[in-house]
Amino acid sequence: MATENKEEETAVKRVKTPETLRGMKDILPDEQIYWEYFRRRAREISEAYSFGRIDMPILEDEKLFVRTVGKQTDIVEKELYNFVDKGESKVALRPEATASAVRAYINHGMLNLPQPVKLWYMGPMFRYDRPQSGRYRQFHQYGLEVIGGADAVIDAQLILIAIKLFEDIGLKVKVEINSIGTAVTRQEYKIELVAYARKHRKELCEDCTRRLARNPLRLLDCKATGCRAVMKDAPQILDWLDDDSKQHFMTLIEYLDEISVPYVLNPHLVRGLDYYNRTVFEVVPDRGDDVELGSQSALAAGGRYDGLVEQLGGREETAAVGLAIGIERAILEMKQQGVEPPPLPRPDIFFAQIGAEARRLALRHFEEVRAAGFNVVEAFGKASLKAQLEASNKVDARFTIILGQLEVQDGTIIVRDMESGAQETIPMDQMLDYLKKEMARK
RNA sequence: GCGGCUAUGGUGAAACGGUUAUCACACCAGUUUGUGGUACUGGUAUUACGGGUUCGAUUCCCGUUAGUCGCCCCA
Repeated sequence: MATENKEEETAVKRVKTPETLRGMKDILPDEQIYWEYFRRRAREISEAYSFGRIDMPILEDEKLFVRTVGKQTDIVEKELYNFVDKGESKVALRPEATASAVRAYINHGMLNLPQPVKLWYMGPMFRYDRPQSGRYRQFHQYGLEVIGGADAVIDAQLILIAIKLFEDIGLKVKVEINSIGTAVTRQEYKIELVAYARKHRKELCEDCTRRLARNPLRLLDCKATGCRAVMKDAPQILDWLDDDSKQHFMTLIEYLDEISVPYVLNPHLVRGLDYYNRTVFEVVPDRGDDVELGSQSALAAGGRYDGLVEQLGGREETAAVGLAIGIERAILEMKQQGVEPPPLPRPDIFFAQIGAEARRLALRHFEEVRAAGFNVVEAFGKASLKAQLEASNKVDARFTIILGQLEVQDGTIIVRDMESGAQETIPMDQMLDYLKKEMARK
């Protein structure tokens, strides 16, 4: 019978194990210590600043993103993870969460809550682009949104929170800020910028020639030396701001100075989503001034989106500002900068058993030990004591409880000190007292 | 979407047209059936997938897929 099965197995075509989809990743237990560290710190700081947690659906109506992020943007045009569902609806996996948060704000009448409404979220986002370092098709963002407040003090505090969180997880970062004004002034500026760049067309790189028509603001942060030289004397967006935006930006800077946030003014900083206005900012790693950072270097980004609520059908003139942190990138940078997340606590006790009877009892007594507050582990699936002591040693337990046939008969257990190797037989009913005493002694 | 590099057990590597694909670590089982951190024994791979060249391919060629790096773009 057994040989028959074996033959059958080899004869049948070998099952091919499915792989994860492109750009998708399993986050394994070893990796989770970084994730847990980030999650914990993020949750703590969110609560400390009175943000309320919100979880939005991962799947939304495609329109939500097309209308807010912008039809022309790459995020929508080529990276949207969209499909038609069984009910013939055009849906999309969310590429970011701000649009969903604003939708939720409107849907649930949050305008009736004390303003501004402060929300935080954490979860997977999806962009269908080509994976590379620090970029996946499914990635995770932690984000904050403050909806219903226009004052620059909110922008300042949000930037402060971002910096604090990065500090909390041990990262050295710097913040770059800029203001991109309103849609109207930005349009005027674009025209001016394109006019200027046209005059220097021959000096621009190939990409920038293309950008000229498609996405002229991107000319500003091109890394090609020729373009850089041209852009040095280009008109600056700050000079095109309307008076209110200018005032807002200056106030923001005053606040940042007040709380000693070390920011860098970057007049070339722009954002890739249409809904942004006024304040925009980016958090990048600080690895010393002369280190050239790669293009996937932004750990977090954010800005004001004063028109978005109205655009999605909410009340007029509901100002808002938000930020998002790329968790994979933050973790990547933690490794880069050598940040060690706190290790898992060392187990106090390993519970070993020998024999069927002992195993039954062990299963029950394990619960007693655990309920008493000890960090206790087991390997009930293993039979030999040797294998269990090996396992105990591997997890670095301080004591091993040994329960065998003999002990079951006598109503005792053995407690072995894993460092000295000394062991003592004690009555079962004194187990917890003995363990407490021993643990306290160490 | 475009270009470079890569693809051998769970992990990291070796072999390189030619007999049972080598090693280390990890994992599992065991070394007279109840004692770990050491030693020993054994087990664990149709060399990513598909095609081609060849008497013969893990090794050469092409394609696909995936990873990786850069570009575009973005967190």
